[in-house]
Amino acid sequence: MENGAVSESNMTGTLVKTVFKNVMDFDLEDIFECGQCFRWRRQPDGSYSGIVEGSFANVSYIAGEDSDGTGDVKIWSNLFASDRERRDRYWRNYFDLDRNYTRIKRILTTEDSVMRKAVRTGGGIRILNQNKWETLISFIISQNNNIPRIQGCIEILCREHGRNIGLLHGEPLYSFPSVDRLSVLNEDDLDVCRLGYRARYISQAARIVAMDGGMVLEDGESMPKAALEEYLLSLPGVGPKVANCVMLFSMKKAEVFPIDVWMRRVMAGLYGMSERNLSGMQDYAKRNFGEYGGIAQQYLFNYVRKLKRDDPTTYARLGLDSPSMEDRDEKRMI
DNA sequence: GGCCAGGGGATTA
DNA sequence: TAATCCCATGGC
Repeated sequence: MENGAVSESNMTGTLVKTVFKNVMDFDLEDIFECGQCFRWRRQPDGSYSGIVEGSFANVSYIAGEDSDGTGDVKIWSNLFASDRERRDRYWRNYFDLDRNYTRIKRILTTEDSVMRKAVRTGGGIRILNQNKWETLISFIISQNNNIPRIQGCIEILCREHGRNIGLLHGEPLYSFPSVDRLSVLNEDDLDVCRLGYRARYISQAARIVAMDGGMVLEDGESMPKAALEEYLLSLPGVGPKVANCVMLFSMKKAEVFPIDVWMRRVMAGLYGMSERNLSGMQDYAKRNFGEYGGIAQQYLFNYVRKLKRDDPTTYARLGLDSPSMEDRDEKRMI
């Protein structure tokens, strides 16, 4: 983002620049459009803008001139604007900059030709460490839903119940609504968000989270995975898939392997598994992807979604079209 | 106009 | 345990 554009058109407070130099395995499109987050938007200059922890932020990546695969991450934001150390620490963690993705990709792609293609497609993915509450509600909304509509629902939710945090190019910006705010709403207060049957889940989950002031949720990172999972699954609207996404995208549980309809297709079409055998898929992921199950999952998820969009012929030829090969075989026999 | 979307919950068998 | 149905909503 240009300096002038920032100072000219924002009422979001003083934006401060944070730079991380010589960052590898980092691609903004891979990171922000692989389905792990819903409030970042691509800008005309190729940067991405979003709202994080109630603050506006804009991120750009400038590849190094010697084309050695490194580049500089540049962040304009007013988050922790007066505390450089805290700001650096926050963004370094948010973008998972202390993890060696080169090494992880090498491990995952050895002896896995599917993963090699996936990493070739989205090798710049980084697992974001996002706000836990926002991630929980966002992925409750995500169930049996599609990504554009999820984004739309979340934006309405923020507009209706978030805090107005300023203007950008004349458009108002809103924070993600707090636990306290959502916990006092009736379900019909959420009607305008077009959440469907998920409105009840959100309203109920918010009340439960609010009972302890969000303490358990906020402590999720330091909790053992089993206890954390048990807590998340106790929340209405949270099943295994949503719980895994929350643990992966906001609580640093990199080993979890969320399985949705896309991953079922991948595991059935590309790894030869039965589409209905979810526990078998979990076993496969544990054995073959180990502590990096969640990162592997994001490479694969991103790969098949882009393949369907950009090369539907190959997508169909690989047997990824639903219904699965297995279902087609059954229909043939009828 | 039926199918699909980053599923979960309740009921059934 | 595993299968099945239903749950709102909107794009196609």
